[in-house]
Amino acid sequence: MQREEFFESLKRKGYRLTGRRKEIVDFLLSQTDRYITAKELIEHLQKRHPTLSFETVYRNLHTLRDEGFIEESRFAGETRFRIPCCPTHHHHFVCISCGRTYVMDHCPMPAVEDIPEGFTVLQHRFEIFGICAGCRQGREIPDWAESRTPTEVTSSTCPKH
Amino acid sequence: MQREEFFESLKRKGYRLTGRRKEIVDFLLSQTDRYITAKELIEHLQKRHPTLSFETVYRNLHTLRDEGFIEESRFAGETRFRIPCCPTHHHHFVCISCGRTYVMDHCPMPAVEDIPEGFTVLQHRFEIFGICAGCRQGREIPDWAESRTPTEVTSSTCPKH
DNA sequence: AATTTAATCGTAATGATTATCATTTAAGAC
DNA sequence: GTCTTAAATGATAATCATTACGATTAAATT
Ligand SMILES: [Mn+2]
Ligand SMILES: [Mn+2]
Ligand SMILES: [Zn+2]
Ligand SMILES: [Zn+2]
Repeated sequence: MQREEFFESLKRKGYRLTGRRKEIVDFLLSQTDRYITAKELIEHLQKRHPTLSFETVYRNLHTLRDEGFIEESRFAGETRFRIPCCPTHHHHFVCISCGRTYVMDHCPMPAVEDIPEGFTVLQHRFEIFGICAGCRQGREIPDWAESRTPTEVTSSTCPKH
Repeated sequence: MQREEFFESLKRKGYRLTGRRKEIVDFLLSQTDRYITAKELIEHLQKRHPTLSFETVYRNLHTLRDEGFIEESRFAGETRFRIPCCPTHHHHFVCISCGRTYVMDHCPMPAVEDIPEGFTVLQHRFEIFGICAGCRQGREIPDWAESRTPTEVTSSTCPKH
């Protein structure tokens, strides 16, 4: 979604186009290929506008999220946000070092068959975490990634419940 | 994994079998069909042992997680833990109301083909969130679930990046 | 039983997020 | 362009989950 239609859409929903809001959206729009933290956003904008408050950033992020403009993901111990690179439903490869995302050509939902009796599906989450080519050189894999990597086992003997 | 082999395994890794540790593991083993929060765990155990500290619970949860005994997931604004219902790699349907999980007979990884050049895969996350049959009667769907449900779109026009 | 040191407790600190409320300002009416 | 009003903001404090610290307790080993 481009800048102008983004603002139009916000206005149609009754939100005001404030200076802060536009700055926040502009920065998000300049970073649609990666997840950023609220802290990153604040630190970036405070360079130009030292009085920008945390509260304003959080309020705007949540407004945008609740209106469906923002995706949220949590990894490496922090909640991260981004405006989707495109409105189409899709999933990502996520670099846990830089937060950069790569669009994936696969959604697992059509292949899922064993939905439990009476279970109402609301949403799903599919992300593949790793280290991107750029981050391979130089940076180390963070500790948390090693320890939380699930052990991959192939045989299946679980009594469903 | 049963209680005794669990304790054996901890001992082999050099951990002591303290009273607190056993109580924590026992409660987790009694709840392998759902995710619980640290708070739930503490509140349950403090009924019998009022001096149990947060620090002990968090330390134990992280020890268990780092040794690969515990799964972690975050939804509805809280981090949750559980001992896997079975050692086999698998994914879940998760009820966002009660935290109860249902084993899924599908892992999307084999179908993923477009891993970006140079990207090292470390882990993946696939969860289907919803409301279980039991929770359908009586409870409401939490606000956050409505607002964060991604819009499902079927056509694909995203310029990969 | 004595020794060793991991584990625990109580408490304080941290870090992210949320709440309050006085003040500012965008948007629409005149 | 000025006026009106309610949304948005900023400064500050509060809350919540999680982590850190140092003194004490208690598993495990001898
Ligand atoms: Mn999907
Ligand atoms: Mn899998
Ligand atoms: Zn990267
Ligand atoms: Zn449920």
